Amino acid sequence: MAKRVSHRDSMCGVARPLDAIGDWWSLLIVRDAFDGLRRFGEFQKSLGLAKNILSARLRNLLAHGIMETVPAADGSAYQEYVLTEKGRGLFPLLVALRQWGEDFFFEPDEAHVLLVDRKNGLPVRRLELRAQDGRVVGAEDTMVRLPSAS
Amino acid sequence: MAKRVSHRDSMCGVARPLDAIGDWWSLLIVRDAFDGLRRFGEFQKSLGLAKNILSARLRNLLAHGIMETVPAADGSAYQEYVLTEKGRGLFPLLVALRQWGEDFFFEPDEAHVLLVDRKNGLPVRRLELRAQDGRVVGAEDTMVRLPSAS
DNA sequence: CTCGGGTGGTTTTAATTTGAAACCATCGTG
DNA sequence: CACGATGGTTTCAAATTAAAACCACCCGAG
Repeated sequence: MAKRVSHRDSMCGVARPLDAIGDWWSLLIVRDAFDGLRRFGEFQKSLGLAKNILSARLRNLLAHGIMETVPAADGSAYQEYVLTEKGRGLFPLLVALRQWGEDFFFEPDEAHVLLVDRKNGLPVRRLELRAQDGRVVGAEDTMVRLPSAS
Repeated sequence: MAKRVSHRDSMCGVARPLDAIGDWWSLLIVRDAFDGLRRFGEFQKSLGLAKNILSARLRNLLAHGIMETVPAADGSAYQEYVLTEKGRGLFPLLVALRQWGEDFFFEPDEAHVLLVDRKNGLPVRRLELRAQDGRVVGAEDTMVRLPSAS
């Protein structure tokens, strides 16, 4: 972890999160956690990764406060891994990733899982970024501004 | 690349994109591309990564159709790297990553760059996921549904 | 033309990370 | 208490990443 950022000490708002979840597996673990998985063995079976890797990834997610361990759920003395609020904050990112995947990584006729409204089973809308005035804005309509100079 | 997905051949809608951009650097390159960077040297200077790594990442982004090379911009015989439509489709994901980073990786008083509306300089709103009926929905309000069985 | 610096890489080699498998401690049930 | 399941850690080989050296090409000055 903690790949060095060589040319500047303070990482930007995009790079900093990537230090916490910038590897293949972490996001998949988080996604599985959203799907209700909680136990070490469940994650391992679902993702099919080596136990030492899962162990390291969970440790990292814990260290970053994205997941936490809770004592039990079914009374047994084992612990379970659940998302913190910070972890649950990754939901939009996962949706964005999923929608991008659906757009560009599946053939038009290829079946894939859908993210649907629990209430009525209808697919959710597309993620949209809006300006203060409510306009939907794309990359061309935005820019990054440095922190207001002191 | 192409880390093997051991337990199931067909990767899900989240895992498949991660194969293309699931490493630290690729997303940062894409972000820089959104910021207008185009040349090999620009990316290298901005990100401060080894040239062989940048070379490999750009090759990977090209192979996945996320970026493409265009002959020139200022007449010189060099080539430049620009986002394809697929690459531009990553904008919501980058915004989601940035907003999550702002929420949880910065002290409340810590200065950071803002994503603002080009038109009036105001910060953009928060990304929102809406259901068909327009309700803003969170993770608890949604579920994944398997492709409608044949 | 040719010298020299800037650009855009590739090659080489070492260090780090990943992954598979074996090992081990604890839990929980019969 | 025995025994399988759970939840890891350790060990070691393989793959990836990174730093640095090297190299080819473009391009302007002389």
